[in-house]
Amino acid sequence: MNDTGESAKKKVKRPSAERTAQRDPERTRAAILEAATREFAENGMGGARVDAIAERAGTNKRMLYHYFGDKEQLYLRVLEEAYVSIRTAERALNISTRSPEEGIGELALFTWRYFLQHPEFLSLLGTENLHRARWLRQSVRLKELHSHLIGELSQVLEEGKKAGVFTETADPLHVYLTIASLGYFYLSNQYTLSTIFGRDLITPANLDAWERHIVHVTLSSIKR
Amino acid sequence: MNDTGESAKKKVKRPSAERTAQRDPERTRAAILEAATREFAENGMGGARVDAIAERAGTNKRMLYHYFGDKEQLYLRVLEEAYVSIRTAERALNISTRSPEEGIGELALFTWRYFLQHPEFLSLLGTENLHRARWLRQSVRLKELHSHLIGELSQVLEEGKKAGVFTETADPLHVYLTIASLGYFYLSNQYTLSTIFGRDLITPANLDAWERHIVHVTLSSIKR
DNA sequence: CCATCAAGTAACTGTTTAGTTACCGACTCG
DNA sequence: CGAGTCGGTAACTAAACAGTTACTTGATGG
Repeated sequence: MNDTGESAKKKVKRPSAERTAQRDPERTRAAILEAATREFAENGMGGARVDAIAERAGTNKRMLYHYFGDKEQLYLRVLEEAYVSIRTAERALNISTRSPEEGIGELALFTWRYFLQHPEFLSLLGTENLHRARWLRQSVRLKELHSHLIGELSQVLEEGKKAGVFTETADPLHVYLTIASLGYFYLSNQYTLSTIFGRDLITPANLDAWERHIVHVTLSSIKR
Repeated sequence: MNDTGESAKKKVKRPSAERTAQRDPERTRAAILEAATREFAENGMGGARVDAIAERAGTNKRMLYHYFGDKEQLYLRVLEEAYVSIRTAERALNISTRSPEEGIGELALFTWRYFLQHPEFLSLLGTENLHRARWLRQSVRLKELHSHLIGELSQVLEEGKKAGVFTETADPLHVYLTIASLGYFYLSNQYTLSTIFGRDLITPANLDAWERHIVHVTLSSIKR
């Protein structure tokens, strides 16, 4: 979409490093992206304010439009970055190197803990779904990222079926959706749930219990 | 649109029949509430437009402010109404009158189908959670509504434990959250999921498969 | 040493928005 | 019958908003 840094690398970084501390395109760009992630996560696409993003990033609107075009393109960039982050971390798990049962358990644990540590990712997903994936659908970078996940998961399930520990009906997409469902709903809906049930779901004890519950449910649904 | 100086409307004012057709406070009120439900569900709290609600309801802003105070109070009213609707329908199930296993299965089926038929409810939950239940927390009508659900569910689980079909560790809140998670995530995130996995999740065949999956997962996690 | 160009600032613009005011017409009841 | 009330309309206002323009600063290369 835009080729950043092309002009910057042309000139040799000859002069003193402290002089460039005043102007730092890379840093400004990164600051805008991070500020935008927080603003969009907290307020949604409709509620996010361009002025607020600029202020949070310690810069101003002119720079934001300079680097990202407009609000919508900035939002898409934020969303793409969020997906790339989780899929990259997930890939590093290498679930197919363990025993099938351990592999699935590891994936469930990883997913839960990632969701727990990245509430902004859940928020962005919620916002994007409110708008029926209007912006995500325009993204070109994302399909490949996800076919890998399903492929590896499928491999683990097949292995488990051959070893006789998993049922023949276990489906990779269903298994992933089960894991993601249980983590996503508990966290993203914690506020209304805590309110209506009059119980704080986010205490360490409750979080720990739900973590064990996710692993238990996921495995008991596919074990022979 | 503007029919000033019309002679017809002046002479036709027979008290009983024609009277309520011109002015109908109940109907206007209900129309605003329904229009607001759709507008808030489609655009969130930040994205919803008061003008759009008034237009959808076939009235104008003055009436909206007259009946509901302001945008925030209208939103809270919409949210409360949505909760009352699902809990009322749920209560009519009377899950404790069946066998424990059937009771849980019925609750799972009901929840899934209700979510499927009321996407606006899921949307409103998403919006409210984005704002950390800011408005729902101010509601006074909602606690009792939900203690009943947990109470009845608890009763069914106890019965199942005594009969030896459910494990001793089965917890009513966990069971409900499991059912709700699996339904909520699949539907509310259908747009991003369909996009990233390149598969339409909302075909009749896929919906049917997921319905069976929910019942299967819920029961297999608590059966002895 | 100055022409140039990119990084960055701040004030501005046209539009949209929530909320208000002024008003209308019909019905009610003292 | 006429003052007041109620359901309803439309035009208005002040603020907020996304996006733009005119400008400053400072480094660099000829």
